[in-house]
Amino acid sequence: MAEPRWLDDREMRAWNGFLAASALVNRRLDQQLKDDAGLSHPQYEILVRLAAAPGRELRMTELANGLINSKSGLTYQVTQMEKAGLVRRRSCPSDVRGVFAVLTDAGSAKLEEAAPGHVATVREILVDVLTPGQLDALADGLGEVGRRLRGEGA
Amino acid sequence: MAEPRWLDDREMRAWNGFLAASALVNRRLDQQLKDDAGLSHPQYEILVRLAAAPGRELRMTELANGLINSKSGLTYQVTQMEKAGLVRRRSCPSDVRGVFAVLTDAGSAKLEEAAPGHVATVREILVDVLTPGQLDALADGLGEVGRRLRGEGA
DNA sequence: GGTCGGCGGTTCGAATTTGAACAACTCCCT
DNA sequence: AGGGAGTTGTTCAAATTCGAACCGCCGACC
Repeated sequence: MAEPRWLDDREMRAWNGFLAASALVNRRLDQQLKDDAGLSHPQYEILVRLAAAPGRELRMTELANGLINSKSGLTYQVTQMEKAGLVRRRSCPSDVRGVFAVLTDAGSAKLEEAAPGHVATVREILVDVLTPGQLDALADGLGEVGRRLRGEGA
Repeated sequence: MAEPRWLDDREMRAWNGFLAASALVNRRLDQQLKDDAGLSHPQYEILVRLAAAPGRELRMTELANGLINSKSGLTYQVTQMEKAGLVRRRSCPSDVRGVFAVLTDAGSAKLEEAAPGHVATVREILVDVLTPGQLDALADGLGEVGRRLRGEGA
């Protein structure tokens, strides 16, 4: 692989823009959530997923696959959140190994408390900055990117 | 802030797509660089910036502002890279406080070694997945997002 | 000239992340 | 039944991250 096709100008701008926005948006989001509700971004994501799940509970593996982080990272976060009373662990009846993470009422309340500020921030830093066309391009293009990265492992 | 404007379907797809792609792309990139060249993504970024800088050196602050991470994070990474011989510190003649990070020949060689594989991965997971129109939308839209997040502090 | 505010980098401690190793268990196949 | 491969979630050590506190120094202002 001596000389690959380097990125041309358009590709470079897109790549750099993506990289920078990715880092900056994530940092800002973390900051806002922590200040506003005392949640880390991963924790917020967990709350959202659980709230949307049937029975407000999900298997650990499903949560981990959702996106978040590695399995061990999830174990850590759920432990933290359990200490804070936001979730509860429940072992799976049909599979002794399995563990459900269950959203508690306190967790649900915390989410409702944090959501408005979070959404406002998301609008402010990203959604309201983009044109409808750009939103569609993000959804389609990055959706496909995500799908591929999920699909094939390595 | 009782009821903000929630995200509609289009906005939600764009936001989720961005979030997922952001996490997945970064993870994949880190992995590839580490396996391929023994570099972390932050370290690669530092090499790139230094290589592009006049005299192949930059002030610590300029590097930190570039994007990467917090000031302390940069100190850490530069220390690691100095141990590995990829960069060198040089104190600024006109300002005793100032420190330049200078790219060494070994650092330059390491970058040339890592770049082809990196670019290939960037193409594979993102650039070649998108249409030209989507590339422009990323560049324009996310470019503006980044600019705003840099411009105004909080 | 003296001094006060701010900048540039590092150091510190705490929190978080990751991959690898591990233990327990399910499922399938013979 | 019995064995083996693949899953599930946790534990572990190591690496990395961040923000806050800190030190020394530049520069402007009185």
